[in-house]
Amino acid sequence: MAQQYIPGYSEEKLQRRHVQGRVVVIDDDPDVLAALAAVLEHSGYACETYQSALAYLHALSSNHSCLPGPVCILCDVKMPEIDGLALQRLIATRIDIPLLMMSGSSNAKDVVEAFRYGIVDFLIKPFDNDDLLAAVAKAINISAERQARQQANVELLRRMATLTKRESEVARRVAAGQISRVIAADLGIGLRTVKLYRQRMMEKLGVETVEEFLRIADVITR
Amino acid sequence: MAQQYIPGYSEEKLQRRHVQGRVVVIDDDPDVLAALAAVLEHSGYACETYQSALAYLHALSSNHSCLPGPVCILCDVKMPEIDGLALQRLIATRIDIPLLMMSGSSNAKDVVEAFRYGIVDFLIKPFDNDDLLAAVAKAINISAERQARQQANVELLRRMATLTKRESEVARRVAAGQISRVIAADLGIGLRTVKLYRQRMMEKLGVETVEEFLRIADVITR
DNA sequence: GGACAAATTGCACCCGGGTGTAATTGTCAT
DNA sequence: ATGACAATTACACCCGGGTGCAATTTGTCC
Repeated sequence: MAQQYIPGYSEEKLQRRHVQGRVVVIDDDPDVLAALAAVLEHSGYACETYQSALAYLHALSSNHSCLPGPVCILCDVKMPEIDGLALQRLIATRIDIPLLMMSGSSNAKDVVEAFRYGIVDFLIKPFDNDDLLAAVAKAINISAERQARQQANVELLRRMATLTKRESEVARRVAAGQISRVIAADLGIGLRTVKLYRQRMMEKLGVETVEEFLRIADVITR
Repeated sequence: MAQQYIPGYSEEKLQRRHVQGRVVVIDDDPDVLAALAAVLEHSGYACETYQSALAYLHALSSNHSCLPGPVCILCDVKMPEIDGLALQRLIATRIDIPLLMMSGSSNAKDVVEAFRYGIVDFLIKPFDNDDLLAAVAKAINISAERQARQQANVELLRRMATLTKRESEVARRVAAGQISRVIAADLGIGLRTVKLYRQRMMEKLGVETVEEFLRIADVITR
């Protein structure tokens, strides 16, 4: 159950928030949740709060529509049913969300294990707002970069799906380094035809030069 | 004062060690040093041991000849004069060596600070050999990658230094995207001459295609 | 000055990508 | 059958990089 803090905000502002970033906060203490959410919302982040990892997982599975925009998770290490590290493993199997962990009573071993797993940062309670915001900003940045990369990949695949059989055949061979003349001979078609397919293929893929194409073409190689 | 453990080894074996990697171990307990060095040497790493960060720094400044090959530092957090984190800052100003830290009595705050600074891993004493070797292997890997990248850069600069004025002038313009005809006009020289310089420049830089050149040419752009 | 080497250049050509045009072929609906 | 339309093709160019060759200029040393 997500609780939106500072409600009454206009739609556009919420929209802007989702552009800046969304923070999923998980802590078993409602007061902590409220305080964190207040700070984060005040800094322009969209914020969802959950009292347990289970609650978050449940929300995930019910809410099939994943919201867009960069996102990170800020969760306490010590939690009743599922602790922070277990949550890591659970969500890591589905999505790749930058993780921030916090704790007031963790020993060194917990921290090391968390960092080894790849968390972005670890906040030791009590921490001040600057530390919190710096950590969140870093995590959101990482998320944005990842999503941008992934986005570019999806876009490329989408474009490649629009290629005709001939076009993608030629694309594959161009990516393999064959020159038009060879491709034409191999495919038993005219040179001009190959050039035509090349041209259309490049246009559909949104690349200008052969090198630009080669740079993104490792996706096709399979 | 570096102490080579397991002496009596042949020169070739030492050589091989330096290829596999060198580990600088710093701990105030001589027994710990000896034990760690034994394990590391046994696994094929070259190993230097120091009882304090100061001793290592001293060895660094006296020993101007930095040994080749990948290297990492494994040091205790708690040490008399200079602690681990302070050492990080000191050496980071000169060289970029992957750092492993270890401690038996660190609190979570120390660990977090260390990871934020960018250490590769943190070993909590007592740790078993597998953990140690895994951490060292990772750090050495990172060092090797860094050195390879840096090596490539140095090599490139070295090659660029061999270019004549004309060649580097042409190189800069090619990198800026000018075509030969324009370069010739700009420089008030013949087209054929530009092509000649291009040719020689590419040869000296060890690149075959224009794109290959462009990929490494951002160094020249300044 | 003269000789010799090096730098510079013009010319002519190859190669491969990219493009426009028009002709040919094949398919489909009328 | 025939007209329409898309796919394919040949031919003929342009463009820019790369190369070989030989001539020319420049510089330098005796």
